[in-house]
Amino acid sequence: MPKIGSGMEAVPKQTTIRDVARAAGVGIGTISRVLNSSSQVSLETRARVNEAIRRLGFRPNAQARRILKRRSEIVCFLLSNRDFIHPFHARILQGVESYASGLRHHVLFAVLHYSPRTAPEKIDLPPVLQEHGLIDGVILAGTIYPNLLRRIEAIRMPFVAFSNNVVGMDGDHLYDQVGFDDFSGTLQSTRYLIEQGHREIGFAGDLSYPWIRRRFDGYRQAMRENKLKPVSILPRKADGFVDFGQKSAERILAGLSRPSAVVAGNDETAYGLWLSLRRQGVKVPEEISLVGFDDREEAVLMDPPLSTVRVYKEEIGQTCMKMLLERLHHPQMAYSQRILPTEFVVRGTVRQL
Amino acid sequence: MPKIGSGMEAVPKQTTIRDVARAAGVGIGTISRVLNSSSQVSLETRARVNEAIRRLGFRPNAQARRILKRRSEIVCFLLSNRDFIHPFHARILQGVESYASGLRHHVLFAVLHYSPRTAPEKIDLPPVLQEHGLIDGVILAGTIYPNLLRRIEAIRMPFVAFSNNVVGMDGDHLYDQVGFDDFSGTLQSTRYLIEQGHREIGFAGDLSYPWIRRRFDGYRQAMRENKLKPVSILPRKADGFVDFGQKSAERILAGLSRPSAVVAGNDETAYGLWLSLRRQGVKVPEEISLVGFDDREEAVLMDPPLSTVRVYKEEIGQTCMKMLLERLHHPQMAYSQRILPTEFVVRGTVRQL
DNA sequence: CTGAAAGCGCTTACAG
DNA sequence: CTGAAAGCGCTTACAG
Repeated sequence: MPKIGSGMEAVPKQTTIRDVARAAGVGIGTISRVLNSSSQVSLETRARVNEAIRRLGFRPNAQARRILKRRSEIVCFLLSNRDFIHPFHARILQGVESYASGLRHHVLFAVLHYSPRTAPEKIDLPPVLQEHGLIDGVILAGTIYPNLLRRIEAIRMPFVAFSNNVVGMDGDHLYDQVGFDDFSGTLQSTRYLIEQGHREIGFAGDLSYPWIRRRFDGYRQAMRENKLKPVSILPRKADGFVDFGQKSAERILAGLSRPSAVVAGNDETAYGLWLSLRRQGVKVPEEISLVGFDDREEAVLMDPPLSTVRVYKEEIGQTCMKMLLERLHHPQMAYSQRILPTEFVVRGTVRQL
Repeated sequence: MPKIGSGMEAVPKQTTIRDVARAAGVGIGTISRVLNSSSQVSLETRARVNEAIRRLGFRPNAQARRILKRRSEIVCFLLSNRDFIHPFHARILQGVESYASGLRHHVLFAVLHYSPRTAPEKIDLPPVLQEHGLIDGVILAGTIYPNLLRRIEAIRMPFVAFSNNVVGMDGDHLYDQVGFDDFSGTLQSTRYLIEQGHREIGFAGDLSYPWIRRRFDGYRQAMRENKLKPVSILPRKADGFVDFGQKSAERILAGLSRPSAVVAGNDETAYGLWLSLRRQGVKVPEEISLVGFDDREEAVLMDPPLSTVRVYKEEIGQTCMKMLLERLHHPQMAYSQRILPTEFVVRGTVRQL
């Protein structure tokens, strides 16, 4: 195999539209026209130009183009207040990217850490958002507090928010948002448990998160419509979701009456529950049934595989991107809110009573 | 809370450097100078200009700037042949982003699927790489075959490759690359097992992947230097790494002599082993010890937590970005290869004999 | 220190 | 159908 590129060649001078025009013996406007395959150019001329383009290896400068178009066709995916791109958001990002690249748009990835108590104008936005003309709009993911929303509005940057992790926002405030249905997810999973004969069903989830509260509401709704008593399992202070699950299991085992099934606030909590129960020799689902929420990659790898609520993450990303594009093309359009459905997935952690 | 933005305002006409010049009563060159805080501008003028900038809410157009600079300060993180951004690559991406944003550079995320058998010039590159002037360079991640490398070289796009997943490349071919030390990782973990008194140690990993082969080599080295016999566990055809681990466990349990410890090709394989052993009632680490590789997020959540080899993923990303920037600033520079160290992490899956 | 001018690589009316 | 010109929003010598 030959060594390619010794690193000693001079950087080739960029060939421009003018070089091509000269080579093809036409004006620069004509080159631009065949490039944009717009107005009529005679086949003969077009062929000559294309030939010159190929011979010179010409590729039009995208930046120059954008400045005229007043649009960069770049959007930003902004992940806020996460110390790590969990697979959940990774999937959303993928959805954004796939939809964007299909329409020849590009996706910039950026990260932001901020406090909900910082004044909007004091939030130190990432460079991407400080520059002007670099991006056309932004998709907000991660945890979103009102001050960030305010800030983004203040700099007049078009945006769409992934709404499930919005915290502390009242319903009056309008903006474009895409989310999935927390409520219906636990409504389905709890109803399923009830259909399988369960009556004593507990809920284990950290209610300080609004999305977990919505899931709690779905659970309560299912319980109520079956005249069953909702029970929230409240462990002492936990360190993260997995630990919350573990502490919840301890709580359950210490209690007098033991539920026959538990609805977990998410898959991580379900994992913690499973871990702790197993360690105490309590078998899932033989002795206690368990359902999660989110359908993380690992859910299917648990033993037995976790019955949980599936969220269509790629679709969320795609819908965010789609909505942002609509906003960009119709700035006057009314704000829209989309809630995508969730679906309960039966696997191995629920026993029929 | 007031409703902000009814969506009916006219899109404000962009204020340009000329507006500011007029408002401040100076020439446009002066505006540019204070913007770039370059050459000397009298304090008095500078103040007047800044005042005008603030009053008009002017933000310079980044695109226009870039076209003059002949540099976009945008790089692309290209993930190849992955149907999903695993946390491993997510971490690398984060490293790239953190280093980039510190130097006011931006990171475009793009995805590519291609076959190793496609001719280089036939590879359908993502839009980002087809455009000219959009990005300054690219960081190659995911599985990299020689044809992709060729293609990137052919379009004269500066690049750095994350080298651990490069497949089918001979050593003659030079390019900038950053990787981590597969060999040393298993060398350390296997030596540790030996120190703990283990003698019958098997290796379970899919050797069709070059990086797993390097890990196998590290394992063999440790065995050889202790005059122990390396044993590769070869299960029948498996579907993915977890399944490979499960099938390996079956193989072990079916065998006549059972190793006291197993070095897994990666954490997923270790998880598969653990799952299958547990199901057969074989306790880890009481009856069999286990070590993984990669230190995935889940490793610490296993029960007991997995002893494994830590890879500094963020650092890999940062180093890739750093190297790409060096390449951009010194196109003539000799190619460099960096191998970052790995570290064995003791947790709960190894028993002392 | 600062203004007027030329120029970056394109697109797009305006004439013909 | 096509060329010459003006212009996008900036930067950067060139004079003064």
